[in-house]
Amino acid sequence: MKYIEKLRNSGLRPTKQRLQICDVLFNTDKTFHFTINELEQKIKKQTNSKISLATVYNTVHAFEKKGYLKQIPINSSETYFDTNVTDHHHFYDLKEEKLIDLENSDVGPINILKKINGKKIKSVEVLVKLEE
Amino acid sequence: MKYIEKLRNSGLRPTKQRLQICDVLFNTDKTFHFTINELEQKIKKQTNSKISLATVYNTVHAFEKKGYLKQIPINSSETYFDTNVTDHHHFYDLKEEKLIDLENSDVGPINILKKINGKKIKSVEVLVKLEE
DNA sequence: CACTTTTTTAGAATCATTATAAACTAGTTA
DNA sequence: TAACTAGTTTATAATGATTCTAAAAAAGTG
Repeated sequence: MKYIEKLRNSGLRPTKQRLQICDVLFNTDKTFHFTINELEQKIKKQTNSKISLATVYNTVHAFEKKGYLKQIPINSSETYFDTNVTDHHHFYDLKEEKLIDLENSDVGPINILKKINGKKIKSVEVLVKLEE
Repeated sequence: MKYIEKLRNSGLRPTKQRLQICDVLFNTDKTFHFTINELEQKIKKQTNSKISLATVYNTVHAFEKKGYLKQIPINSSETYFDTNVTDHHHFYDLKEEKLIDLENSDVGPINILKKINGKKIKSVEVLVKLEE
């Protein structure tokens, strides 16, 4: 399976559960947004096997730490993740409560003029809220 | 007291609790960021009286709805609010877990080129994460 | 004052997330 | 293969922010 090496190279053992989760998350053309609960449902449907909720949490956090997933900064009762880890931004449709990708090229250059002593910029994320 | 009219005009009865919370939130030169728990502590210290946690939640949400407070989109276990309701952005210091204001003029114009059918842009918020 | 509506309150309930600790698995070495 | 170690999974319990509830208190009105 093609994710075995990827996991090993990250210092993560390629367990059955992790490989299944890789398959659901990354074995697709399109990137997507998800919450932990949505992911759990998707796993159940696609693999016909149940992975413990704790494992889903552990794995998603491990993948995030390794840079294979990104958390989306948004205030919601559940945390949203993104399989698109390139630099990009988001629309948030307040009515539908849905996220839509916003490519860097759709926003134009953002130039942060203020500097904070001794700190480096790690990321710049734009959230555009949409209403009717 | 100077907040009585403000509250009445918003359709909120000027109760003792709301006036005290107004005093803590708005009777100051500087705007600031807070979580509900931080606000509760601040109220206790500044007013020497205890307001029920439920009331603090209710009031903060009521004020947010009226536009007197803004929620800051950030993934944290607690929700952050801002008494600065002008258009502006934030640094988030990942190590210190602290928010720092970033004025519009420090970011430059942001031009969202992509349009979503039938939706209007309500707000554009930039979160700049800082590391060492 | 009498009445209605809104607000406050303590405590319970909810729900996402994290912790626990026992069972299991992968990788390694003999 | 067996034995060993470190890492992983799991069900379940614990945590903690937030919301709900329903009764008491306060505000507004005539």
